[in-house]
Order: sequence, then C-alpha cells, then structure tokens
Amino acid sequence: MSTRPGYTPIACTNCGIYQLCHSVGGDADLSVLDTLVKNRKTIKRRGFLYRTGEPFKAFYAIRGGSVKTSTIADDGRVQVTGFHGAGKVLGLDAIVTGQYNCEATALETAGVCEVPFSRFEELSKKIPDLQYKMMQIMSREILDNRELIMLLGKMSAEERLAAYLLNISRCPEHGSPRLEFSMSMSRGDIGNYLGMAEETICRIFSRFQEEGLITAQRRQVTLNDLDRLRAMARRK
Amino acid sequence: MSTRPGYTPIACTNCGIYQLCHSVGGDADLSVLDTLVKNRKTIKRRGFLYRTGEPFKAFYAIRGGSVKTSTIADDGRVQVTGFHGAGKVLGLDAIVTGQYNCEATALETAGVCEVPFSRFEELSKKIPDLQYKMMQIMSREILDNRELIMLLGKMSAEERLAAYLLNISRCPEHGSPRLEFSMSMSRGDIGNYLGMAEETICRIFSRFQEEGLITAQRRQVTLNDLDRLRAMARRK
DNA sequence: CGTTCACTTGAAAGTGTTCAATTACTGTGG
DNA sequence: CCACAGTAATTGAACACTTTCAAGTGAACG
Repeated sequence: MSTRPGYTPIACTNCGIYQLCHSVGGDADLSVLDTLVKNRKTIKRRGFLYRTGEPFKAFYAIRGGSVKTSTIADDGRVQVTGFHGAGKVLGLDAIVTGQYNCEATALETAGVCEVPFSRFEELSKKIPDLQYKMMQIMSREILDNRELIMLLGKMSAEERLAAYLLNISRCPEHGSPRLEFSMSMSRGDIGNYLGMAEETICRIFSRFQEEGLITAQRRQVTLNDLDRLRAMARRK
Repeated sequence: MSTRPGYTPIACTNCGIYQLCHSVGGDADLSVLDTLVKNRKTIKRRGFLYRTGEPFKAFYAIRGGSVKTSTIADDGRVQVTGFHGAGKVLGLDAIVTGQYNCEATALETAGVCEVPFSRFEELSKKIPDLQYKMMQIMSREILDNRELIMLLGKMSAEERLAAYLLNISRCPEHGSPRLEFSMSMSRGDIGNYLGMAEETICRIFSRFQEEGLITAQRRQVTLNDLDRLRAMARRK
C-alpha cells in the first residue's frame, strides 16, 4: 500500500504500527509519532500480552517473535484465532467493549510495543491520517478473519492444512514465500486453529510427506511442491 | 453504548450509521451529519448492494429489510458470512483493498443509505468522534466474526443451530429476544453460513421440534424453550 | 539419565454428508 | 381463482471423513 516516496520503511513493517506511523504524511511530526512506538516490552514464551476480560488500555504492535490469540467460550472451550508475527497489531477488537475479548500468548519470546489507546486518540486528533491508517488495519483484520471463516466453513482437512502452510510460509509479509521455516506453534495449536483434532493434523502432515509435498521434522518444515500445495488449497 | 441523554434515537438504530452520527458530541453540526444519511436506496430481493471486485466507493447502512453477505473462493465455493438487519453497516472490509471483497444480497426488499467514503472522510476530519465511532463499529465487526469462527471451529451441528436461532431471535438488537419471528433466509443459506449441509439443518430443525424446543413452519419459527436452547448452544 | 511433553500411528466409533426421492409451498399466468 | 411450474424443504439410506481412545515413540530438558 502507499509508502510515501523518499521514506525508507523499517524492515518487517508491512502492516504494523510502524507502517501506521510512517505512512502518514511527510508533513506530520515524526518525532511525535515516535512517542507512540517507544513503550517497548518483552514477553517470554507462554507469557500473556493481555488476557480475556482485562480492561482495554492499549493495543500492541509486534516487533519480533510470535504470538497466538485465542478466545475462550463460556464452557471453557478454546479457539485459537490467529498466529501473529512482526508487524501485526493486536487488541483492536477490544475497542468496542472496553476490555480484551481474547487473550494473546507468546509462542516464543516476543518483543512488542505497547501503544496506550489514550495516547493514540490524542495523537490521532492532530493527525487524521493516523486514524485512517488504523481503519485500514482493522479492515485488514476483518478480511483475515473472513479467510479463516471460509477455511473453517467450506474446506476439507487437507485443504485447510495446505492453505495454512502456504499462509505461514509468507509470514514476514512482502516478498516470495519461504520454502523452509520453523514453526513456533504445536500441532495442537494448529489443529485448534483449523478446527480439527491434533491427530488429524499429524496424519495429514504424514500424508503430505508421503506424497512428497513437504518435508517435516517436527516443527521444521520444507515445502517441496508449492504448485501442488496451492492446487490442494483450492479444492480437494 | 452511549447515546447522549436528551437525544432520542431513531428506531432500530442501535449500531448503524445513525448511531454513528447521532452519538457524536452534541456540539457537532447535526445538519451536516444528516447529509451523510440522505443518499437512500431500495434494493429488491436478490438484488445486490455491491459485488465482489467492484471498486469501493461507499459503505452502506441498512435502514430496513435484510441482507446477506457472502464471499466467493477462487474455485467458486461460496461462504455466507452474515445476515444483517436494520442498523448494520456493510462494506467496511473494502477499505484496505479499495474494492469489495464480498457481496451483499438483499434477502427481502431492503432500504439502505449509501455513504460515499469520500464524504465520510471529509466529515471525519471535522468531527474526530466520527472516526472513533467508526472504529467502534469495525471493532464490533471483528468481534462478531470471531463468534462465527468459534461456532465453525468448535461447535457441533446442534450447538451451531441453537446458537444461531438465539442470535437471530435478538436481531433488532436491544431488548429481549423475540420468541416468534419469521426468517428471511433459506435453509440452504443457514446451512452455508453454519458450515453444514442444507439437509443437516432440516434434520436438526425436525429434531428440535420433536423435542419441543421450537416450533417451525418453514421460515416461521417459535422458540419454546429458551433455557434449553441456551444450554444446548453451550455444550453438546 | 530419567521424566515429561510433543508428536505419531492404529483401530473403532461417530457425526455429518451425499445422493436420491418425495412433499409442500409460492408465485405466475391463464 | 385455479392450475402449473419452479423453488424450497424434508426424509431415508449408504457412505465418507474426521474424531476419539489408546498405545507407543522420540526429543527436550532439568
């Protein structure tokens, strides 16, 4: 999307708060914007950025590491709603209700910057582009969720996993998909996310390997046949 | 949510553009805001508000009638992503991409007001509260989508239908659920939305009737046992 | 060096789908 | 106002896919 000419974006900033800040007009006071992204935190594996029910004070932009978000139903069932890496902004769903409606857990040590919502509101009054960017980010989130809905509602187990693998292969956004990478989430997490049993994930991983589509050694994955994976992600 | 004291909201306006406009500060020029909601249209059954791929020019606030939104995968498969009534704002997912990513179809004659995005942007520069409200609306949409994700990812067929019936029973928002109502969507639409076959919907409708939970005559539905339905929507 | 957690695999059991046939509406035109 | 046509809804039976339960393997970590 529109990065102003003459401005060099920071690495891995495609869709995050950095983009949020850095894509606003060159006339904006960037040193002011920087105050938005200064409040940094590090969350260790299994640590929470925020938990369900906590009052909404800030949203979070991921600088590095990886984070999963999950919602908990009244009866205790958990649904993983996403895996997130550098650049992603989390916590936006809390704006309406004033409290976080899901929880965000670090899958591996994650660096985030905490953006107090009050600070954001303050600044966005001065810089209209900022709110516009935020709307874009939220609009993107709606789109992403819809993709998951399609996955869960209409696709078979194989299709889901194929689509999933293709998705995470292009995680750092921009650029071509990585063919080899290490996943930070467990089979159980993947299964939960894709709406199927952990065992089913395992079986399909095995099947994909037998068919030469991928090579998987625990969480280390290599995609051997992108084309066939892509075809598979479309129809059974 | 916060309706200013002393201001009488229009009927059925809980979460729409009316709320958007009318909940901004009393200091705002309401006659200006009114220009946002003047551009009215009527869409007949099976007619489209917008279709996938069309350029994003405006979003739509439903004034009356009912509308379904659906996405289409590359291979042609369709996923119904929601049923919407008075007050709902549609088209927000198009902000990032600049074109509509789903299509909105009238299930029965629907009145909408078309809000040109350019007009909205213009006004929101003058009235910061407007963009804030919009963020709330988008945040709500993210939350709603997440509910569907939970439904599709973690719930059994019976649970889904029970949850669905409870959902649409409180469609006009605010106030207690209607126990008797007429649905504007077909069994096929419901099935598609809930990620199951039309036949499965029928069977469960029948089962619910045998068990005295509901009375259903085609699209005319009466909920006979809210408590049991609620229990059912929670766990199998 | 043992214990724990993550992953894998097999077999049996469900749950929901598909295909097919039938019935019940709705709307239209004679 | 009725007959017809087309669409929507329902139901049965066989089948397919995914889950569940159970057991076993292997890697990681203190």
